Amino acid sequence: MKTGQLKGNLDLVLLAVLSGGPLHGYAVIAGLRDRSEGAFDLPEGTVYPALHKLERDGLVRSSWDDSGGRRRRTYEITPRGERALACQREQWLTFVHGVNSVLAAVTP
Amino acid sequence: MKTGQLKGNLDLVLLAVLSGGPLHGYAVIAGLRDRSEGAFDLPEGTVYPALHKLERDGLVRSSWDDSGGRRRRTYEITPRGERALACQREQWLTFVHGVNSVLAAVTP
DNA sequence: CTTCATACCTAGGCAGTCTAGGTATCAGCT
DNA sequence: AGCTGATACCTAGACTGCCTAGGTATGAAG
Repeated sequence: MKTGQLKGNLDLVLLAVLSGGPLHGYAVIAGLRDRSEGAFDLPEGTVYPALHKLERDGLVRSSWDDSGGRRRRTYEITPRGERALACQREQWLTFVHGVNSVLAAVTP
Repeated sequence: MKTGQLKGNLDLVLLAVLSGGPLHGYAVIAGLRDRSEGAFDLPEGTVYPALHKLERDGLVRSSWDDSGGRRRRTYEITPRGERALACQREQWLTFVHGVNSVLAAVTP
């Protein structure tokens, strides 16, 4: 890295985006770009495998929608995913606090 | 991760600790543990190679101190390191802002 | 004189992300 | 009708950053 843009917080932001309601994969990427004000523009090769892993872990579930010719896979956060999100959010806040504490002594 | 505790911000926190004044390697680890309020307790196998890389990149310089029988290597941040610190600090703040924006919509 | 803390080091492994390639549909342009 | 770009999905393998696990050696404390 630059451990990639997300530095180990990919699951957190994906779950956060999905907590706003079900989205298909491509829309997750767009949603993340919008909600981060352009800061996070992730390649598909990052997001799709991550979503698959979240599904394997039971944090999201997906369903295929083939109506309209173009196939889409819609992802939805599970109750387990909601709990994981809350937990990872706490860890994120702790982490930020830790780094900021270290940075606090740096000449402002 | 948990790609380790530092999620790609190891250089940043090391430079931050060293910006407070020269320290030898082991003291860097202790300083980081203290200043992060215990949040970051890094193994030596993480810190030493990272310090070596920072030196290769010219962001810190080191000097050996063999007085007293026990050899110590003291690290000091360079002007280039100070600039890198300022830059990485900005990037850190941007990153935090990005994640927080994404998290903002999550049920508080 | 053994044990623990200090103090340094490296090789190799593991995990998370990205690169680079692939398929297919649909809208707009010429 | 054919081309181009956006949409929409996918995977294998590379890259990179941190950690594990091992090593050496000194000094202080019991």
